[in-house]
Order: sequence, then structure tokens, then C-alpha cells
Amino acid sequence: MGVSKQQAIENKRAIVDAAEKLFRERGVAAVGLAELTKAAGFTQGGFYNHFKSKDALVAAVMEKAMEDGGADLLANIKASKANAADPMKQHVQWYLSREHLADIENGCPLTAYAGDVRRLGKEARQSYARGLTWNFDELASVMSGESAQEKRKKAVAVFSQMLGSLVLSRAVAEADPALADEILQDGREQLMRVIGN
Amino acid sequence: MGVSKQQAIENKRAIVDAAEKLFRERGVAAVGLAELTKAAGFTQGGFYNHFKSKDALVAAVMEKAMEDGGADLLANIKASKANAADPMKQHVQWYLSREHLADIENGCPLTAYAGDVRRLGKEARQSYARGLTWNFDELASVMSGESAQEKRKKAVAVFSQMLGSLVLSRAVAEADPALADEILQDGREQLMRVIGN
DNA sequence: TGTACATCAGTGAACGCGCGTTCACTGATGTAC
DNA sequence: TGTACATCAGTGAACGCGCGTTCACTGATGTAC
Repeated sequence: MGVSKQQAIENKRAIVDAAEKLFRERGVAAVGLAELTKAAGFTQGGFYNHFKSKDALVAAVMEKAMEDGGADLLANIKASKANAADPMKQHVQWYLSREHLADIENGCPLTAYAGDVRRLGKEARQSYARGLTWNFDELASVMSGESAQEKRKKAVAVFSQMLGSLVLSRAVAEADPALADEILQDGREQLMRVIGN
Repeated sequence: MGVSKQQAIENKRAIVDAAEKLFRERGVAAVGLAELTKAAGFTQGGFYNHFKSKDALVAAVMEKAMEDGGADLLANIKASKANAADPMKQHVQWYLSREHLADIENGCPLTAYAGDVRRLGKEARQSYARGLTWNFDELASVMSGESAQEKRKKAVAVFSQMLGSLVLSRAVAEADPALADEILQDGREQLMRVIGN
């Protein structure tokens, strides 16, 4: 209908933002383009002015999710350091909290997409792998340990448990809330022990 | 076409078996009834002689997956005990192996469905939660520890890490095989330390 | 600065396709006498 | 034991629906002169 270049850019971003929330909550396969473009404020046909296919959108969404997730992690660590707290312990306390459990839309994308990523397109899978590598590097840099290698190994194992506890807790959150709580709590306690001082 | 009662029962089982493999590999939403019934050896219309809906099939598949997974775990533990090995350590060695990583179809259903279960029907979600509870109980019973409570907490945290390591490793197995291996290995090493003697 | 026109984001209808589900029909199985 | 018939698993075509994608068209934006 005639729209400024500025508006077009904002519309494209609106599609990605809407897609990110819908994809995380309901799964990539379950969200159609009609619903998506409507959520972004316009009609289905316009989608292809911005992306050449749904798969291209999925790749863009994953790339953005990894960037945002990385920025969130950095901000989190910086805030912990300002408080003179152990950044790793602070991070775990937030990661395995009920708040994070309930906030799939804005929480850690590595956990949000962990189950889906195997079935997404190649570009999206590569973005995910790059995001995970970056996440391991960053956690290793704030992990206590005697050598770089030890820190790295600890970061990989610790993050695997963080993700596993959150995935499992979310998996049963509706059917068995008490179990979901127990998973978060036991995970936190064990991680505090492993991270040490 | 006229089929014996015995044959009908076998056909129903064939649907469930085919569904289990296809659901694990490609996701529940991505597998249609036409493909499913064809894999089981007959045509689409016959499906509704056995199940009242796709959702009812999903519930039956999850229930069976949990039963089979439980039986596999028991067999695993029994074999370890016969070898006078630590059952928990043996179990982890298998769980975080390349073989298990590659065998989603026959491997642990708790990991295979971890990402999908949130979006499945109520019955399937309840089966999953029950299966997880049983799994925790069983692992706690072979876990070393000073009290029942400590064993339980350890079992919950340890299994969360097992699942997390496997989910993450599978997530990047194609895009970054070296990273996938590292995740398995660091997970195993950390778990051996945590499980102790 | 004002006019003419090309660009292109967005519209809305249509495409072929596969989905879950329904249904009239078939015919061997299994039961009643 | 033999015959008549009810049962019901499986067939195959059809249903309405929503999917991803295409396309002719619109009209304000933004450029060229």
C-alpha cells in the first residue's frame, strides 16, 4: 500500500520478533505464515518481500536468538561482577529459577530450541552450534578452576546440567508441578557444590 | 477385507511401533497418519478402527515408550550388578555414548521426547511425568549416598545432567561433530566424579 | 521547487498439497443354530 | 458337522481446512529532471 523504507525495515523486524515468540512457545512447525504475518501487523502475501521462504525466516530467527541470548548472558555476568558475587553461581540461580522456567519467550534460547533444532534447516542448526560454542567459551571464562582446560570442561558439563534441569522441569511443569520444582532445586544445589569457590 | 482378531491386534501394535520410531526421529507434528498407517502395512482409513484420534495414538505411544524405557533401564542395571560393576557408572557410560546418541529410535524415551512433550496432549504429558518419576526412583535406589534423601537428590541432578548432555550433543551432532563429542566426554567425566564410589 | 514517473512493500485471492477425519462399502472371520 | 448370517478390520474416496508459495494489482514513497 506504499510504505516508507523505514517502515518496511520495522515490519521485517516485527515478523522476526513475532516468529521468535511463537516458535519458542509452540514449535516452528506448528506456526503458520498467516498467523505470523498477522501477529506482525499485515497480510500473508507480504511475507515474501522480506524472506525467500519460511526456512530463511527460521534461520534469521535463530541467528537473532543467539545474538540476543549472548547479549543477555554478558549483561548477566557484568551485573554479577558489579555485585562482587560469583558470576557463575548467580547465573545458575537465575537459570534454574521458576521465573526462567515460565519465561520461555525471553529466556535462554539454547534451552528453548534444544529439542527442535535437530529438525530445522542447516543454517539454523549452524547458528545454534555457534551460539552454544560462544556460550561455553563465555562460561569457561568466569568458571573457577586450575587450568584453562579444566575450566572449559567444567563449563561444558555445568551448562549441560543447567540445560537438562530446565528442559526436564519444563517438560513436567504442567503435569507435576512439585516434581518440576524438585528438579530445579536439586539441580541448583548440585551445581552450587560443583562450581565451588 | 476380513482379518482375524489376532491379525487386528498385531496391526494395532504395528501402528504403535511405526509411530514410536517416526515420532522420535521427526517429531509428532511432522508425521501424518497416511505415512504412519502405510508404514504399518495398510491404508489410512483403517486407523480409526484402532484409535479414536491421532491424539489417542500419541498417548498410547508415550505410554508404551515409558514402559519399554523402564524395562530397558532395569535390564541395564541387572546386567551391571551381574558384572559386579557400579550400576550407575555403567549406565552413564552407555547413556553418554556415541551409540546412544545415534540411536534415537531405541534409546532413552525421556530424552527423545523431552523437547516435544510440552506440546503433546494431556495424557501423553502425564505418562511422561510418571515415567520420569519412576526413572528417578530407580536411579536413586542404585545411587551411592549416606541417606535416602541424599541419594534421591543426587539421582535427580545426575539424571538431569545425563539428559542435558545427550540433548545438547544431539542438537549439534550434525553441525559440529567435534563439539558433540566434547559434550559427551566432559559430561561423562564430570558424572564419574559426582557419582563417586 | 514542482512535476512525472519508477520502485517496491503490502493486499488479497488463488495455487496445489497434505493434513486429520468421515463414510459407504467389502468380505473373511467367527458365531448361532 | 454344515449352513446362514452378523461382525468388524481394512479399503479407498471424499470432506473441509490450513499450509507454504505465487501473482496481478495498488498506491504512497522516493527519485530524476
